[in-house]
Amino acid sequence: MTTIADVARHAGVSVATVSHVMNHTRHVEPETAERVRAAISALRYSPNSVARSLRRGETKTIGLLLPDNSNPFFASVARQIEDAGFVSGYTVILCNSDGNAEKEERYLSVLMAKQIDGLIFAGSSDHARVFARMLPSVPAVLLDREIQSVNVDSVLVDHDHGGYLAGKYLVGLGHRKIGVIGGPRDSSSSPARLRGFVRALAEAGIDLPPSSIVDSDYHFAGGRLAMEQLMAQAPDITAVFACNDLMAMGAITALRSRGSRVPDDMSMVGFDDIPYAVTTWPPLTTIAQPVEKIGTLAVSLLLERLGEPEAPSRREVLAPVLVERESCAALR
Amino acid sequence: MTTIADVARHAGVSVATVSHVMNHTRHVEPETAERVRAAISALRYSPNSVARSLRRGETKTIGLLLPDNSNPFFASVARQIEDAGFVSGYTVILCNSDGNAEKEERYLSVLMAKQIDGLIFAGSSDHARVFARMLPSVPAVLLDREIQSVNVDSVLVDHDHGGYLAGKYLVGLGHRKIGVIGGPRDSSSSPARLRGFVRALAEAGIDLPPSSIVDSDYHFAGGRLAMEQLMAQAPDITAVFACNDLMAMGAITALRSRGSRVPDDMSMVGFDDIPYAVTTWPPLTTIAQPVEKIGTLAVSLLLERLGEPEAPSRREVLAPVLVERESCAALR
DNA sequence: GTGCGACATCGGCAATCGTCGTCATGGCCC
DNA sequence: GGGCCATGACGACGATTGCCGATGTCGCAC
Repeated sequence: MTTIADVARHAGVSVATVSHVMNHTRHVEPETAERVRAAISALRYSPNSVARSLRRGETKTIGLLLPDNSNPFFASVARQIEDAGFVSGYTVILCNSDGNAEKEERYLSVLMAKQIDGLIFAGSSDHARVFARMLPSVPAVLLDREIQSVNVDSVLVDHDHGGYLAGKYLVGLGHRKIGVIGGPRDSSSSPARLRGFVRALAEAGIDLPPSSIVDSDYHFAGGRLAMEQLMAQAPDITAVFACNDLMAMGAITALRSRGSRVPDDMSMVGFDDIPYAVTTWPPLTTIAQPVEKIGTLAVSLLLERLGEPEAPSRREVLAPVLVERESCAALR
Repeated sequence: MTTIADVARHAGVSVATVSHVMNHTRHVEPETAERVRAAISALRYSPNSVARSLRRGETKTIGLLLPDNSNPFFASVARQIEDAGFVSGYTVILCNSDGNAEKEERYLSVLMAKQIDGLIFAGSSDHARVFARMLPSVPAVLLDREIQSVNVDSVLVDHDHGGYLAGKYLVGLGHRKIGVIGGPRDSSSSPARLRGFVRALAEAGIDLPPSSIVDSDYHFAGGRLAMEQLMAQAPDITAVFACNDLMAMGAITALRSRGSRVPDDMSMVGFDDIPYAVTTWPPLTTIAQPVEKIGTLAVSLLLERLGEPEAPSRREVLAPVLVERESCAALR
């Protein structure tokens, strides 16, 4: 590996000068600078970021800790973050915790050891505890989570409002008997979505009996099973709100194999608007999370905090929006 | 930040001793070691990896450069790699190139500067040129690409064989008039898939006229368009081989909106076996790429090369396999 | 039993990795 | 001689590691 000293020797100057022409950090005689640049390209020199980081006390690296990058929602978020980070000169370390608190701690330890400049964290339900232990020695942005703490900003999605939109929409279509497929109770998102949904129904004077709600796990197969259970428990429903798209897709599959047609016999609303919501049949009407916004906003919050570490912590809440496609019909 | 010197002072020993107890790199009196460990935990000390990397000349970091981590195929591969790397103590830097050669070069530069220990690279069609410029100063593993070079191993998928499996299967079902939706001509995978497919048909004495082949772009919308074109050009086909799942899903949508039923009126075979192949209707019969294998194999090849940098370069080729679901039917 | 050298054990000093910022220096002009 | 300019020398940054010194142990010879 060629070092700055090699370049200096080759150009007949001191290492300080080489450093300064690279970083434009003090005036260097144009002619000398040119000689240095020539040496740099002749030797194909590229500064060693590790040494630079040690010296400068910053690594231009951000840690991204999320449950699973192969989940399409997080995949999109990760993509946005990576893109936004790169244009600002940051590089992303990817970590998958599976929502497991212990793994999260392990990852946090290595990220801290690697001296990341900032962290973007979509943690488990236990994230507060995990985080507290590591006492926020890094600037961090939480995705869809909150913690009362300094140095920690949040990007939140208004799940309650999303659920409300879904409820309002189905009610507007004339549905009165509506089922719900819920996500995990211990997630922060699912109960909020449900709450908003119930509120919209309540405003229209519609009750949601316990038998019309089946909890599941945010997965495709879980959605299929839940739908079957729902058909057994509440055979008269005409519409279903699934708390995410994957379960909605599973539910549609269950309906289809029962000979029930979507949207003719049953309307279906999902949540998330994953890319595959358009590739299923019928294309899924769903509540879209503002994925691109989440990623880019997280990065810009983080960068702003890096610039001003002592600023009061911020929480940005993003509004989901209804995307009308073809999985819902008016009650005839 | 607390440093090794703080720990040493706190434990009343030298920094060398602290280092040695941490790394078990020479014998230390148990009692002393205990004191050191106590100091470490009292001060919540964690060694600075940047300094360690500078000294040791290794960063325990691997670069992962791929076109797009939100593509479900790469998402899975990335997940596998991250997992496998982490258990061996490696951390993954994620880079998305969009298959753009210029971006690839930029990423490679920063990865090299960051002194990654190894690289896993799913590059553009131009990857050879890109790579040559960076002259392989890092051990690397190529995914689904090949380069004649030292220090570069490859994990390959036998696309030809996959196409062959698809052809054999459709022929076995009695189909004779078959259409193909191809991927980008300049990809390495699509032509190979097509080649194998044609060979299988040829073995059965079946010809594939140019009008039965429509090239597309590996995307959902592209598949839908291609299917429409195919129906116009070759109205008598009874089966379609789409060179990836996304296009197959698009094609099915196009068929459905024409009132054509899958698999009753048209059989459909995809390629990749993305997770959403099971969530569409009908569940897609497809040629599965061994995704988990790809990721873990890439990591283990890389780690082996790190252990033995001068070993001759290896190429591992993985066989895809037919996954029979419900999108194909025997010709009646 | 005593004295001495060989050897093992344990710990500290200081060099080193590559870069950057501070201080110092030499030359030049007024 | 004072001031300015361009550049050089050098010491961090934090951890690792080769080398050396101090201490202790043991065996052997007298």
